[in-house]
Amino acid sequence: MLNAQLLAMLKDWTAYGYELAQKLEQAGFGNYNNGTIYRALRQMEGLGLVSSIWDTSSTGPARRMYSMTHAGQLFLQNWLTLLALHRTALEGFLGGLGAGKRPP
Amino acid sequence: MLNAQLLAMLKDWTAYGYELAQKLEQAGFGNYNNGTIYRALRQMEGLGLVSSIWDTSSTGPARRMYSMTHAGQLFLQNWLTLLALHRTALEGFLGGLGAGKRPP
DNA sequence: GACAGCTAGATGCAAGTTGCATATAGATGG
DNA sequence: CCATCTATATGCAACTTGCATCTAGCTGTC
Repeated sequence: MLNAQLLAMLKDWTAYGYELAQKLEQAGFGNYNNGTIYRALRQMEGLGLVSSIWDTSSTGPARRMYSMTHAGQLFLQNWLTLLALHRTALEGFLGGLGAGKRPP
Repeated sequence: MLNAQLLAMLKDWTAYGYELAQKLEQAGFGNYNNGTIYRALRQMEGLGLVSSIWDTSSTGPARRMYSMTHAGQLFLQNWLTLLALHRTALEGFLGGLGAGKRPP
């Protein structure tokens, strides 16, 4: 879920870890630890879902700016598909469309 | 996700691990290992989300029959709420409602 | 200019989850 | 008798996450 949330936030613009951590909270996504977010980003970079460069243009400590790759777009698409399937399957069971109800 | 899927299948009837493992595949839920499912069920029992009794009424090895508890119902409700929030937040970003677009 | 505090990223350790392989044991069929 | 199916369980490794802590640059205040 975290990966998908991070990728969603990187869809239309670049961002760095600290920024993403703050946006995650504001956007109503779960409450993640900073360490978790930094490591998730590095892991996704290892998988080729995002790429990063050091940004020293602004004041303060250097920022590792991330942008989504094509593989990242595919990953996000797959996640959305999986999520839809999960929802459909859940609702199928919860709506009683499961398979010939049997009393508990 | 697995916990929610298992609880959804236990909403209207009881079931045992082996049965749930088969239904998970049929229902289009993810492909989980048997060991994973057995341990998830035992863990949820420890949390009070499900309860189990040994069922020796049928032929073959004894079955551990699970049924959902009230706490389990609440957990499932919370999961559905969380899922809806996740979806909304994701779509917000993907639909461009993020926060004042900035080019990459 | 010294020092506290903010920004930004990283990591060690512990806990929890999952996959893979394997073990146990009852029942069934040839 | 033995292979196979059903049903549950567990040891080990890999990965993820939270918590705490560390490093380092920059800013504002006294």
